[in-house]
Amino acid sequence: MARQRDERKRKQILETSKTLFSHSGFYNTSISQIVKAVDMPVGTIYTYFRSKEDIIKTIVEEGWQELYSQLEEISRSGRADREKLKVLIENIIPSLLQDLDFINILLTEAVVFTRIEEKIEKITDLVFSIIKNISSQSNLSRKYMKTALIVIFLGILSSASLVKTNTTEITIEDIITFVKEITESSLGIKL
Amino acid sequence: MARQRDERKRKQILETSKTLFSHSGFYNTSISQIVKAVDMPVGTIYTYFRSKEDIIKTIVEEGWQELYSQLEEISRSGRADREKLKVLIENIIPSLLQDLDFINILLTEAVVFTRIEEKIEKITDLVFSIIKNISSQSNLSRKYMKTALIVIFLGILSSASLVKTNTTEITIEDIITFVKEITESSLGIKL
Amino acid sequence: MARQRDERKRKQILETSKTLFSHSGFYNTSISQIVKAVDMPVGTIYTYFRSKEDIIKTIVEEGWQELYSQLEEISRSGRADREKLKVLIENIIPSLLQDLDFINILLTEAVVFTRIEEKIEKITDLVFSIIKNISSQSNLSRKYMKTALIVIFLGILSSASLVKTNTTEITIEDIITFVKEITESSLGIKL
Amino acid sequence: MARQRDERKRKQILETSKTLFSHSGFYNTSISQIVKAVDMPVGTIYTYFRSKEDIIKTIVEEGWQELYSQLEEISRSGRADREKLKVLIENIIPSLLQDLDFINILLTEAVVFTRIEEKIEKITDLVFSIIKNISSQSNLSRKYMKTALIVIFLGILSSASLVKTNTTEITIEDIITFVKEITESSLGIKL
DNA sequence: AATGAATGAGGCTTCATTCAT
DNA sequence: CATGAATGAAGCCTCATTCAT
Repeated sequence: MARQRDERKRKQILETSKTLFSHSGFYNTSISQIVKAVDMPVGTIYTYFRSKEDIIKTIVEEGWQELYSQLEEISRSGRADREKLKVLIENIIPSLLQDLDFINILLTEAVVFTRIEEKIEKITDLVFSIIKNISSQSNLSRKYMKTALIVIFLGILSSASLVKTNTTEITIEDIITFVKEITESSLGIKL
Repeated sequence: MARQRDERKRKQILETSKTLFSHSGFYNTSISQIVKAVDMPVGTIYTYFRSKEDIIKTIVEEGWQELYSQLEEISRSGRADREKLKVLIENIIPSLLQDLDFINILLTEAVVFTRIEEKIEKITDLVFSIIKNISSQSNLSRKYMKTALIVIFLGILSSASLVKTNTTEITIEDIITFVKEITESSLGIKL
Repeated sequence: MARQRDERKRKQILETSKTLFSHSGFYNTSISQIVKAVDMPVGTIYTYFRSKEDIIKTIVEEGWQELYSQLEEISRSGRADREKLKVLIENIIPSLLQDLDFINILLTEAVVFTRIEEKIEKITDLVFSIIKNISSQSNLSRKYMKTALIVIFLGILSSASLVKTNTTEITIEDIITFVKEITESSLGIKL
Repeated sequence: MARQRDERKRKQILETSKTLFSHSGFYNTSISQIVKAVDMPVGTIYTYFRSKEDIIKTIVEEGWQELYSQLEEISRSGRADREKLKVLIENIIPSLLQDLDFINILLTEAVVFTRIEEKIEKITDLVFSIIKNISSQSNLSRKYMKTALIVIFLGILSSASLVKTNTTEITIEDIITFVKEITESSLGIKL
């Protein structure tokens, strides 16, 4: 019936499910496992969410919303583009890369349930609007820049997701450093 | 003599499953769907594969093997590093990006079934060994280059997978162009 | 409150399965047959038992428990040993031989699923502790008596199981008479 | 098609299956396991036996035949009854108890496939015909003696089968000793 | 309202036996 | 004849969701 009674419980279900989905995958995580983990009766879950699918969709949607609203806020702020870019790279992205469970779900499970292409498109457009006037080198075509943005954005997410496994020698910090440097060298600026 | 193992059947199961897995996801594709698609009796599937999981593992493993052996061949060839890089970007990567179903499975479903981190690590090391002596700018640290390789490699794959949906304005060609240019500008060379 | 666990259903599944297992054997009795016989949906079976194997294990375990607790009660009672023996032969064994389905399962199917050796050992020890001080003839060695107990106990069960088929001319009563007489003559007493 | 080509192979299939059936049970032993154990192609098995069931039936039938023919031979021999009994207890039974796999199958798996009741009946009758005139105590009724025979015969088999697990302190020798003594004391003779 | 037993379609896999080669 | 790939009915069990209590 999806009434939002206790917001604390709702968040707990969401957080716990996120961890479980990220670790074992959506289909390998049963409602009964979630129920056990949050220590609530099955019925209660269905008081907050219409279905299991609704849970993962909500995780993705709310996680995405949070990221997007941060971006929008910066974008709409009166700051200089270069300043916006700095915040994006030094604050927003690092904060995003903190939530590896979310990224993991976004990249793997969410594909089936949400139209991430649209989300990526939307976010890329926003960043593009910040970037496009900064470049000192006007020889970069729009197409090239958009491609660069998408490849690098998705690359960052995937790499971060990979880092989680601790198999690679690189770290989240390395990734952020890379983003900063590639941005600076591509745009010919210094942040 | 009894009937011989039919390699054609095996390949057909693999190809058909790849498509289905890529489109609907591993868990949303039932054995009975595969069976219907390949028009074989259920039992036959199980004479070629031990389990449903074995099918997806084989898809990933063999697909990866193909990619990796191409890379190794180039790597081992006596050509100049710059020449190798050219082949990588102009032949191997484009050919890899042709098989979007494979990439899609690799990025989403395979995570649960195979240790892709190791694969990425291995492939990145191989490319790194080609790249490391090319750069005219020795100021690029090893860490930076490895990070760059991982981010961009994964970025390419994810973007290509996204392109499949036809929602974005960019194309596979744009991605390849981007790779070429970023490589050239990063290493300060012209391929 | 949701529905309460229905002990009646549990017992019904157990009883019905016992009959079916005894008649056709464990592997020749399918879950769907049980389901049909108890007229419940499949799922219900699995809310009461973890698996088909769990059902037969429970049948054996609970049946055994019942027998064993009767024995223990007598054993612990303050009565004279000869009195205990009388109860054993005139009440407990006849009551045990009443449940031929249970005996049949115990002797045939249960071997694979439970450690009956341990059960037999345990029960024999208990009976031995009652018997050992009764005998007027101390020339019976401990080893001999234990062997006698095991052979005769298992013999009774197997014979009873055989009687079920109505092929033999002997009956359950004959078996009980035999037990009584052999006991009396072996121990040199009159019950 | 069950042609008996190579008797050696046939025996090998029978022996191997007997071991496997005894250890894991009939239904937990697949034809493919037998095939692996005897290192023959599946088809070959079906050259010697019509079906899996045919294998177990043959094991029981031939094993039983062997036992029965020994008994018949003794029975038909011109020896004195007491002499016959001696051979039965000192030779035939010990030899029977040697083949625990056979006994195990007889008691558990065979129940479903063969009419062991008839076999037990038949064998008991034969032994009874030897015994009936020996007894110095004519107070033993026919019913009593038949019951005793059945209970003790089945008890011996079951106990022997139990001994296989090495959990009990008694041994095959103890069982044989017991049989001898109980026979002697029941019939009031000395073998 | 809160609970968790009940539901049953549908999933994956096995395996004795056949029969094309 | 010898072989072992092919077959497909049937087995066991899961699990998201509902709804009686």
